[in-house]
Amino acid sequence: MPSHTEENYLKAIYKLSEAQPGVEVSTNRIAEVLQTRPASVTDMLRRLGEKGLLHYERYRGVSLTHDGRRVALLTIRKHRLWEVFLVNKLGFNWDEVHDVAEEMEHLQSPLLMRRLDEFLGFPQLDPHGDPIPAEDGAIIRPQHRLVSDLKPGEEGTVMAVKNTSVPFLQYLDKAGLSLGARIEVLDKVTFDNSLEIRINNNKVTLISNEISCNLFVAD
Amino acid sequence: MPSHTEENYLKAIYKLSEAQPGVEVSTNRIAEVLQTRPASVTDMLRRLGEKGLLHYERYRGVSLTHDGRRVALLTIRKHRLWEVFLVNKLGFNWDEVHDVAEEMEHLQSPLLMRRLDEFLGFPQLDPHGDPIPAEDGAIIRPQHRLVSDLKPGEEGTVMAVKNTSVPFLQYLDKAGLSLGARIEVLDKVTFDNSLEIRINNNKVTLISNEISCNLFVAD
DNA sequence: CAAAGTGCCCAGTCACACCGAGGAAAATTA
DNA sequence: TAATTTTCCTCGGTGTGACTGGGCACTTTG
Repeated sequence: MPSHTEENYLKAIYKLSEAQPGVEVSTNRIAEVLQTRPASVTDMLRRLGEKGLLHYERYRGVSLTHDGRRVALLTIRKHRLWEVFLVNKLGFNWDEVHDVAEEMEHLQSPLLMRRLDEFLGFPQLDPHGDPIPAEDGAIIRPQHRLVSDLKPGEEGTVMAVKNTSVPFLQYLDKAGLSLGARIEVLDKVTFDNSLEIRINNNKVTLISNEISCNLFVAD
Repeated sequence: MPSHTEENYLKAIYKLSEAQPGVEVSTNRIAEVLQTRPASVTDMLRRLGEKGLLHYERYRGVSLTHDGRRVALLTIRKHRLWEVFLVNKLGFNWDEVHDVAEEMEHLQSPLLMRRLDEFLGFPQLDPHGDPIPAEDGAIIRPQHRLVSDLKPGEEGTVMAVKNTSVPFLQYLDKAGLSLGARIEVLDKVTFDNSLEIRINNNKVTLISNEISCNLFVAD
């Protein structure tokens, strides 16, 4: 049984390695996202290495083993299934679920997750548009593009968000940019990379680069 | 925020003090139900005393403070609400839920519990017939009698179980003695206190004292 | 009042997670 | 390639939470 902290480390390492495939994950980077010191990270990496959950060679960065990857994906699976539950069944808003799911993802009952999955109708995506890994760790990599990569004239449907912070999600709600919204890029300001967009063939707004870098669309 | 272990101690102390009202709860008894050593209990009692969760005076036994009682009741509330969820929504059998709920009862989000309560339709009883405390700690003491206290000729409806162990619950399922079953006591064997009963105006069975001491009925 | 039973206290263990400092290794730059 | 910077490992140590055996203090009971 991995501890809560171990699950958090593995999840963070998995996400970092997905963000930059091929590149080994660095100690400092892990410390940064987990809000801790590099010395603590080294400590944990050694322990996770001894447990066979990751390949750890000093100064060489780190990569997950098959087992470590499995634990990380199962943790993500639990997190996202609980998010779906909170939003679809308990009526939470998508900006309220992260912290609660962060706690629920550490529950350790495979049977519970199987029954929950069934109860929710085997959802494929969580409320932020992220794919839910299967029980065996299979995960579908969605075909998304960042809004910041769109050129004027291009359009797409909002499919997912990269950032799940409360202020960001609340901004999207207020701007009418929830999942499913249709976006058309009208113009790009080269100075700060902000975009002028039309939302749902209707309102025209300006969104900053900060926003467009955290929003995914598909055709 | 109380730790998982603290919640477990408080819950155990609450249940012990309910079982024998008026009597102070003893260190040895707590050690027994929590499967630990008296020395560990003393240790924890001192800490819980310092936190103001119980009245702890050496050699004097222990009783919960208002705060301690509140934590205990909230923990029980969480446990029982999750049990209802598992049975009513996820399709668990009543003999499968205890261990899972034991883990879920330590989740710390009042908002979650409020929304769950609403989602479940504000249930008053858990799947074993035990009352669910309100958010403010109010709890209805059910008017039950033990089947072992019934005299020949008396009858009643099965309302709750005292014991929630897997073998006991499975036995009840097999015997047709689930909640709601109608029982009529036909005869009592004075030698071992076993009872001859008729179930749902139908089958006649013999149940041991061990069983009848763990089964509650009401008229 | 003495014996039996109960429970406290002490000192220590163990696991987990964290951390600062200093120096070793690697990467970068000159 | 040498010097500098950056990364990060190692070491020793901290703190917390929970548990424990053994000896002794207290309480209860006969």
